[in-house]
Amino acid sequence: MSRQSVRVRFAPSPTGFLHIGGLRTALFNYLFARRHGGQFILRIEDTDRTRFVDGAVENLLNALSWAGLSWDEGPKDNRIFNVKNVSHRQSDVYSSVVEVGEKGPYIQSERIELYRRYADELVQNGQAYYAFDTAEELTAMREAQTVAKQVPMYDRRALNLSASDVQKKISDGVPHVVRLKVPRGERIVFEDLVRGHIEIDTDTIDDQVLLKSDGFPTYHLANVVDDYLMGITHVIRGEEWLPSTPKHLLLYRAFGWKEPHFAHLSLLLNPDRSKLSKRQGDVSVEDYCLSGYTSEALVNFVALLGWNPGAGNTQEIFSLDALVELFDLSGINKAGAVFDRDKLDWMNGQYIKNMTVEDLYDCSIEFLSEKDFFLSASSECKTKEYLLRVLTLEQERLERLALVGDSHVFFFRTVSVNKDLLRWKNNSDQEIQEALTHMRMVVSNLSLVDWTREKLLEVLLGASGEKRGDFLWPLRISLSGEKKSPPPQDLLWVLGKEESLRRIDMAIALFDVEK
RNA sequence: GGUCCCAUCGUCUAGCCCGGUCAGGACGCCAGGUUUUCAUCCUGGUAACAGGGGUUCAAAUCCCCUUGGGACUACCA
Repeated sequence: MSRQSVRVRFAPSPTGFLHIGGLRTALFNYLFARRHGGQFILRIEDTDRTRFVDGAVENLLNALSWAGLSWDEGPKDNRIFNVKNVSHRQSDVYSSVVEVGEKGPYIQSERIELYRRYADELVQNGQAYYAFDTAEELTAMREAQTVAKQVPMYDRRALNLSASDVQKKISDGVPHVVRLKVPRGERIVFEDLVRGHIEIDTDTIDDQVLLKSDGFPTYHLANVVDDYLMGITHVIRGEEWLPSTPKHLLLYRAFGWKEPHFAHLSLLLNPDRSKLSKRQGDVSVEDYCLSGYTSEALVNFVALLGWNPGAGNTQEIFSLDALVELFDLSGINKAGAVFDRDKLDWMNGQYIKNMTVEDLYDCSIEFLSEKDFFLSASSECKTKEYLLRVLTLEQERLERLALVGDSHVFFFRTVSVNKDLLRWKNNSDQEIQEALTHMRMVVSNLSLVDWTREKLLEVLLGASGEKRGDFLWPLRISLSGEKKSPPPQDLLWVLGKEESLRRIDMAIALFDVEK
């Protein structure tokens, strides 16, 4: 990179929740900034008042924070952060939001005067013009063009208006927009950092509206003005912006501004290869958080969608810091990537397995606390000491935190044991009862010193000799009551001696002669 | 329809720029193994250069065409 410090931004629209594709865009910007020791800026593009969703900004900030992507400049939620050098906002729209940084405001709805000024400048220069067409007129125009098999495009009818007509309409208060006057017959050429050489003919570019009749700017104007004013050096954004990049380039040129570098990221896809969308699964970061994915796993997974560390590096698990170390735009793929839930589950499981039990306890306790069976569990099953033992076992089989407590057998004082389930192969009632009685004796002879997973296993194996299934199967069933459960030594370990013996006794009693 | 982008196992991908290793890894799936269930873990297996033309002694790699997929085509971003 040059001596000029890198400045990148993530510029979401507060129309809902943070989309998983947005997370990836934010991540790549973050990684690029950190890799090059530059700044990562967050800007809110809320110029469409009809699509504004209450609470969306706060949600966005939250999701980004959860993911661990810290930003240097932009709005922050003061309910979450204690940032120095922050100024409280006047606006009451974002009541809990404060801003950090010298180039603010970072919320576009608070910059509208700016955009108006720049739009006017373009009109004065003759590079943009006023248009007074109504929505109905424009629709009619497009329909006519479509019928005539022409490409729908603004026909510049407003350019036929005389200067005095324009003046009169404006002073009469006729609603109007400002449109960019796109030069004809030119080729716009640029080098995209991930796609390479791109050329587009200006004849295919419509006279884009820059300022809407409600006085708000469109994305195109606001984006370019802000990127320039905020000193953005690299625009890293989704591929959906590729076709409109020439418009943005035209804008930079019209203002006489140095243009930033562009890097267009491929899209995230549904399994059917269409653009990742709701309907085919979760798309908001919040959904994944609530389903029990760790932020580290989600970030790790998303980073590897359309990017790889290259050089034959087959590593798959990367911390955020490790990603920062390795990140390079040259490792970004041009083709779109399907979001594969199976691999995410696997990766999440890897992260869970590598946590300390204490950490697992901290981040899974709230998931567990919501479960009905846990709520109704006895108090001795809710002590941290007990839960830590349960989690030690669950950890190796857990793929998502929301699934914690699946072996809820641990939380019930009573297990209902099906007599037939206790039967290993074709063993007789008597054989089962004898096996259980034997195991009971073995367990009751154990001292507390021997109450470790390893020792318990050793003892059980020793006590069951050649015919392990005959002993271990009924023992396990009597302890868990379930066909599928952790191994007997682990059940014993978690349940404790007293509770274990109680359960074994209950099973043995099933075979007492009842006639 | 028009413009632009893209194309290696089912999925994520390495290899492509600087042509020459049985096209490598991971997820999934299948089989086997371990402390005879489930899970974990280990081992092995399955499976791809979209098609067609060139250029070349040699093409997944370079060029062209076709096909397929996607995005954009708003006073939404």
